[in-house]
Amino acid sequence: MSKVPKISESEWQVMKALWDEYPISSNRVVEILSESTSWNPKTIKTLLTRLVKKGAVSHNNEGRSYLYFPVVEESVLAKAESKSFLKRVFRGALKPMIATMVESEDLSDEEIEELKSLLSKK
Amino acid sequence: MSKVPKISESEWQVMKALWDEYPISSNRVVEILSESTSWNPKTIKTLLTRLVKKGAVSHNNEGRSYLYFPVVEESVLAKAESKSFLKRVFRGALKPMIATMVESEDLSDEEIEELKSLLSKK
DNA sequence: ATAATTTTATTACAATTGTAATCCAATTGA
DNA sequence: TCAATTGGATTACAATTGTAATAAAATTAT
Repeated sequence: MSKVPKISESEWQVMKALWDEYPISSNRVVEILSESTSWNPKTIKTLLTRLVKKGAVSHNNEGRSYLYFPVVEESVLAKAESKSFLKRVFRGALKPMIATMVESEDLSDEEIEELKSLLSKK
Repeated sequence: MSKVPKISESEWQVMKALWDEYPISSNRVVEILSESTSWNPKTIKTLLTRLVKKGAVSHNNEGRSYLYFPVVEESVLAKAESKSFLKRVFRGALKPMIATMVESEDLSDEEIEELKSLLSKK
């Protein structure tokens, strides 16, 4: 397995935009992120460039402006992050982690049922 | 609620040592962390100092060398980290997060049962 | 064909982090 | 008592991150 790139907080937000919609122009990314952030367009371009350098994003070279697209899948990155988070914060122990989560994120009855059936299927 | 300090990766390892055993001397922290890291004692001292500055750790001022102790509880920090992790990586959606976790961390039958009963109690 | 505009590329700069080294004051050993 | 040691404080220094500004190249408008 090829190494999963380390993605910073801000970069994650950019990645989400690309996962939701690609190929995508930098302007469109700016448009999307202006809803959730107050970043300068220049900042967003910088983040895109960094993601390209990290190998998380690529673009096709047609002409003047690029169309960007994710190279790593959301699920792959999410899995890697989950692993390191679990280790760092909960010393690798899943149960306390899930306990904390269900504790603080209060859930509806349906959601609880869904989670239980999800576990049953394991 | 007083602001929870942001703790870096390395600092987390130091915090764990303190949560496990405190009040604790810096030398003892060095001793403990030498099992899991190859950090220079100076590095560990730096991390302790930074944690003090961040308000995550304190020490009593008796004489020449200090005894350090955590000021923030592990559960408080874990909760804060969980929240931000969930938002950043899973867009706040608990179900996919748990699905990913139980998927990749394969669990024993007992653990699955425990998790289910944990959910039932909610 | 130039000037203006737009996109990309290069450079910037402070804060945080990883990882120590050096300086200094207190303690201890000779 | 004086030198050596040790623990803490201060300083260091490169990489990463947040957050852009500026320069350069390409496209478009006049």
